[in-house]
Amino acid sequence: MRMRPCRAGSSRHSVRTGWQGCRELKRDQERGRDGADCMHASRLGLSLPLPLPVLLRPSAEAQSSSRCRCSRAGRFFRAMGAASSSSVRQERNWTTGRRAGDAAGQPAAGGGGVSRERCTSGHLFTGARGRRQGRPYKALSSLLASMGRAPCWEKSGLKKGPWTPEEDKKLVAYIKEHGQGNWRTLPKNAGLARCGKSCRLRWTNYLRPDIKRGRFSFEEEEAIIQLHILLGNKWSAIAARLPGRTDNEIKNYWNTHIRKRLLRMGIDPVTHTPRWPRLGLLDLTSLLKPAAVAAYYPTQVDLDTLRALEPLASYPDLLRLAPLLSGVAASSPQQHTQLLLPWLLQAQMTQAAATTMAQQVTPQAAEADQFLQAGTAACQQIPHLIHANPAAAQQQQLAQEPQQDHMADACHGAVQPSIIYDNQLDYVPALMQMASDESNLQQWSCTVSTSNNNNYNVYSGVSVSTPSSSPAAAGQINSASTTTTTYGRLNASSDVITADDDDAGLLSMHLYSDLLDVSDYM
DNA sequence: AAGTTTTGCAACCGCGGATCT
DNA sequence: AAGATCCGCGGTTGCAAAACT
Repeated sequence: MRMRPCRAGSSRHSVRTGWQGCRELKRDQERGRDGADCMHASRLGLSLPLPLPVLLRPSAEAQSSSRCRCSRAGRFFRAMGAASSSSVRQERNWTTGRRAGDAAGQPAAGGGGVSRERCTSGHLFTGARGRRQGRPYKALSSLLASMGRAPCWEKSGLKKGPWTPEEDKKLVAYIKEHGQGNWRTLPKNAGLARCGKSCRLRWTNYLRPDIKRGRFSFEEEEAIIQLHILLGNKWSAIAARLPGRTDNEIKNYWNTHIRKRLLRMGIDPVTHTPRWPRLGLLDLTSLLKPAAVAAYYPTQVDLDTLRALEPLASYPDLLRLAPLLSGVAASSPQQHTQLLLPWLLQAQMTQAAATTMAQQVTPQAAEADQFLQAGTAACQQIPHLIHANPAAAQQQQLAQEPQQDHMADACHGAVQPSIIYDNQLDYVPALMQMASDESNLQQWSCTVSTSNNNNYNVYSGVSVSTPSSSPAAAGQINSASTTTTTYGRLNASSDVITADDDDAGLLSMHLYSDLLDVSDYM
């Protein structure tokens, strides 16, 4: 079914007008681009049941995009809030390259934007290779025409859009016989009514015989994340290290799967560092109005996790160990436990928020007070959750180590949640002991491994090690033997975590400075 | 059942380095 | 030396299936 623009008067659309967070969208509305922006509105998540400004802060990268900020922000937002249900359901027929249900004989949907094939001498207009972004298409076209040379996209007979099987056959047959050669002359020689660029893209991204089709394996996914840490958005460089995968495929997979997952885990996919403050705001909302945002925390397991961790909210020492706990959480095999730290921080933030709200006269005051009391009561029960003997905890951890050799299996949910919860809590006293030992300046590491031989885990990017411990010991704690490239230092005597990476060291500061600063979102 | 929204991705855009003329 | 062209890259977006209401 083709997506239709939503009507301006629809109930969902009316939600959009109530949202104040996207000035770009509002501006475009005023310009009369309403119909075209309905899709943008949906991508902004404006039909979501919680049009709260605090939920809708466009990402920095979205703001930086001059072409379609709304679109990017919308996709970003969706990634923050909603699970990719269809990504699981949507299977692809990799033999034909079509998605299930595609019209018979037609290639998968594609298209791209408005027909604006680049004029190869485009830098004539703004000097050598100047940016022409945003230049009106018509002006460019007429200018080119007046210069006596039409851009290739205006040449008669040149086709754009999805490739047909016949075109594919022609292209493959030609390249098999003659090789790639000059892409500019290839389509003419091959009898294709396409520009060379289009042929090159089709061949490179789809028709090349060495392209591997099918879902990305767990190992590939891990490799992509590792390589992204090292290389950033250098998709071609990443693709060069993943045989059979194209840069375009990796890029798409990153944007549609991995990126979303990292965001849900509270990890910035650009910097690979925690993004706690924003997550905290989201979670705070979920606590105050749990029914309304149930969609964001879809499983009962997650809610149970939250309940289990609420009592930790009044233990600031635990929060100071956040980077360490993060590593511990990341070592657990199931995704929801990778959210341990956000939950923990959320509990802390929620309590702080409740305190703040209780001091104000707001509609939520009673609600906040109620939660505060509940949290306080729960905190009184915390001692039984924490082992008194760190050694015992470590022994238990060692006993459980074999489980942690199965990262791939675990990723598919093979481990019982109860085990995971126990693990997380068992780590706490050992970590506190480490922090309280004034004789040590413990090192913790943000882990980036480039070796495929390592059983690494990058989601939290943190592992734990002590000066006396072997790498294997660190692996026991974190379930992953790791190599270390970035170091921070935990200074227990001063009760402050300092880190070479500011993200870790400033964590607690961010927690409180950003927690209730809603103005930034308006 | 029909309309709307979400989602994945193939294909497009346009920049800029490399090479050619 | 300078302009034209080729090519590869990262970013963007329209299409259509699937999901949702």
